Amino acid sequence: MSIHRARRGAGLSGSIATVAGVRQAPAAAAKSAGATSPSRATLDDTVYGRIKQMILANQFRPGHKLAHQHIADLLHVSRTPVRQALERLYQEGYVIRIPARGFFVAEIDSHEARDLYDVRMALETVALRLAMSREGIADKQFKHLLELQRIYAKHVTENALLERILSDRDFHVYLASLSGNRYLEDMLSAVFERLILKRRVDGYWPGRGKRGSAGLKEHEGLLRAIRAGRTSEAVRIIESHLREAWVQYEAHLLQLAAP
Amino acid sequence: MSIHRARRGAGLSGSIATVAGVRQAPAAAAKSAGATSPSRATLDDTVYGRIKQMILANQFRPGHKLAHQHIADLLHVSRTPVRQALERLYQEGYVIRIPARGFFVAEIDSHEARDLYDVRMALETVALRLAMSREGIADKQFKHLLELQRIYAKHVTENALLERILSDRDFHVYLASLSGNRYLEDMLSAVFERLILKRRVDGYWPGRGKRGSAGLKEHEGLLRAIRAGRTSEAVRIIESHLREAWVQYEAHLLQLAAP
DNA sequence: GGATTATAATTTGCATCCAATATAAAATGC
DNA sequence: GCATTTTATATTGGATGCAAATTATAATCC
Repeated sequence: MSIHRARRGAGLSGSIATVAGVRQAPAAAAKSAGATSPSRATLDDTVYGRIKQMILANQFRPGHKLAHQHIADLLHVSRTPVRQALERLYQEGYVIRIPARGFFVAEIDSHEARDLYDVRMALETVALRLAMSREGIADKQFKHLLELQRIYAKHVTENALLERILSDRDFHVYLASLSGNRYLEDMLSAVFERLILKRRVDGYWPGRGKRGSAGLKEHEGLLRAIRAGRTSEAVRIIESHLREAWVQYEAHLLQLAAP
Repeated sequence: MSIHRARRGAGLSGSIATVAGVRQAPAAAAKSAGATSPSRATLDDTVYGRIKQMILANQFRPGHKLAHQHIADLLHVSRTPVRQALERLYQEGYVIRIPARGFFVAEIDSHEARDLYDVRMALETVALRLAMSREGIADKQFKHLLELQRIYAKHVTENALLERILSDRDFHVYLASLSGNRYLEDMLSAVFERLILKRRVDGYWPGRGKRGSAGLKEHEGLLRAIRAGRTSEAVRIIESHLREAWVQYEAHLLQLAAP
């Protein structure tokens, strides 16, 4: 199967770092060999995950220098897997590299959030159309959507901020996955990951006010439209859902810029 | 400066599943420091580029094993930079990894082309809308579009197959860049890269028949609509352009499957 | 004292070394 | 002769070594 299948697999959920583009379980790739060995994750996979987790948790702030030895000591490994992990994060864009000077946590542009929402709009609308057009959404899949929505609702009412964002992501990414297009799904996952980081950096924890339940309602409306097979309505809802989410975020950013 | 500025620079762009792209020219990143040093590309950047190039040229076929030592000998370097490069390609999805067994060129799924065209549709339509809405397209930018179109036309009439594809990519990616959204641009770049690889693998060199001039005409129509500021018409044209391109490709694939 | 140069200490980037594992080859059994 | 076990070889994954470059610190000059 495609590399992407292997890439998705793991989903060690909860953890921000691992959900998106990480191949946490290379076991999945070993399909051909018919499960030869337990195939414990290599050290650099682990280190990669740890570093990414720390960046995503905003523990290493943008601009922070990531010195090999320091991280190696921190994680009790040698410099080799650290370098490999940094190389991957560099490839991924979470880290920049200045040739003889080292690796640094990438800065986040101020209007990055807007760009990310635009990308979400692009990916999610097309994904939704595809999911609803091709052969439609199966009952089982719809049930899973409902389950994700239930979890999301729970976190909204409990005002569990981080969990709320993560379950929102799970909902949207799963919905996108129903398109059957792995690229759309993977890219959306990556966008969410980046967006969550941006939020942390901005200190934006949405849903404090009435926005929380509004998002909930929008999801519900979306589910109804999907169930009824009303594609254009569903697309319209998701568009306004995203637009609304962005407007809220933008307001926060403006407030942050000029208090 | 933002990582993205540094990241964009070089053409040959990157990761699909991740938001980011490749930073091919680390020199660009050093601009802030006021040109301290020539900043020659590090070895693993070079090796990364070489290996990727070979994969993209279909020189290493999907499934092919990439042994450290072999590549190291080939490029006259030690295994270390090779490993780092492979790690990046792994992150990018061009290579898979089976823990104690090694790295292999990733397989390409049969319906990957379709998925990629769907992603193009998603990204390009939104990018075009953004480019035309925000503050519109400046004269200078439009002139550059015309120039790219001129080059594209030249390659079409000359029947220069690879160059034709590359200049088509340049046209579309530049157009997307006018959205001002680096993510859209980078992701589209990555999609093109993958699509070009897929074409090589499939042996699909479009434009042999009348399709070549048709694509040319579509680009021209698109440019006219852009010039006139007719957004929805431009979007419609690009949609049908992509749909048509896909139909042609699909025909090729079908012919390939059942000769 | 503040800036500049010289020296020392880190740190990077790449190469090499080594143990664990996997693959290939040879030997053995049936 | 074919499958299985044993032995040998090659390869991976990680640790360490080392020169070149960078950063930090001390010495020098004005």
